[in-house]
Amino acid sequence: MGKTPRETNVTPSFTAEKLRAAGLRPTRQRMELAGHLFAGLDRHVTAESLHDEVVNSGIKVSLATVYNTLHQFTAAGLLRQVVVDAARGYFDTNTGDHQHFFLEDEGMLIDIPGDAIQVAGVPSAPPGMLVDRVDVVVRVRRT
Amino acid sequence: MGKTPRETNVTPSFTAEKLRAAGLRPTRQRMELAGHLFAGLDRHVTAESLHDEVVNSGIKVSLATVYNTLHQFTAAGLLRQVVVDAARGYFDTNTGDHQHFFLEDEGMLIDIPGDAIQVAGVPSAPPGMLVDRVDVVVRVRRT
DNA sequence: AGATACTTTAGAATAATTCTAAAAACTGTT
DNA sequence: AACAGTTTTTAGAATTATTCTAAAGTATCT
Repeated sequence: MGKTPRETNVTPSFTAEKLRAAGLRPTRQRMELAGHLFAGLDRHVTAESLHDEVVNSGIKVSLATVYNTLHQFTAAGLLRQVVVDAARGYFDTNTGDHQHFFLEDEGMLIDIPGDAIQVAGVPSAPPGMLVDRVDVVVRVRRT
Repeated sequence: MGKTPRETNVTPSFTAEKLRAAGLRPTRQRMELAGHLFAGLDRHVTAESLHDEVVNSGIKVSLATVYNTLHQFTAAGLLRQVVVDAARGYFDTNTGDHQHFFLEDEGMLIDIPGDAIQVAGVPSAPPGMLVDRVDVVVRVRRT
């Protein structure tokens, strides 16, 4: 029973280490959530969507814990928050330099690699301010 | 008592015409809100901030009406919605091509002229989708 | 195992926004 | 100016996403 390289970094001990490295105790719920989030390809979740997914997979976790965990993971640099919709908060497992398509009809995000897109001509930040990040959102809709 | 050119387009009749052209009856509250929004330079408001401002200027308008009106103005192309903060919805009187600085500490927006900034390399939209808009948000914070 | 600090959780609390349905205000016509 | 018909406004209830609270549970260290 072979494992693809992708699945390699999803062993419990690896996940536990990842959490410890972030200063978080590897509790059952954090392990489960991390398992869902970091098991394979990069993904975008909302608190609700992740909660549903985890609960449907038979694990008992409260929504409050999902919120807590998403924020803790974000603070630890394991996730990144994406603001595209006034109604919902999205979290992205891809914390590297990249941008997004946002499918407005479905409330879905698709990554755009950071090296594909370039933003030129950004004026210097107002006095006393520094640029934290430049976000590009390409809003698309069904034809 | 001279008027600057800027104030010219703020006469009641002009505003009323603007509303009629948008298919909206020029009611007292819509006139007041439009007066505050389109009186001078471009601006960014939240429902709450505009409501406070109008109420403090002595006019009686409900928050629900401010929400209704902001949405109607947006649907009519008089305003544009800006999504930068998961917590609040912003509306911009500048409906032309431009982008934004977002001062995260103060929840404040500053326009970046559309011809100042260029976005290159946007991949083509996923099949069956078309690009609605490309939003750039330059998030800045106090040094 | 016990002590201690950290976590989880149910449920209450917030906050922004939307909904509802009844009262008020426009508009075009007499 | 009053009328009829439609559109608006509004107070307050309702919704939704998210956060808070305090009590119960769990991880870690000795």
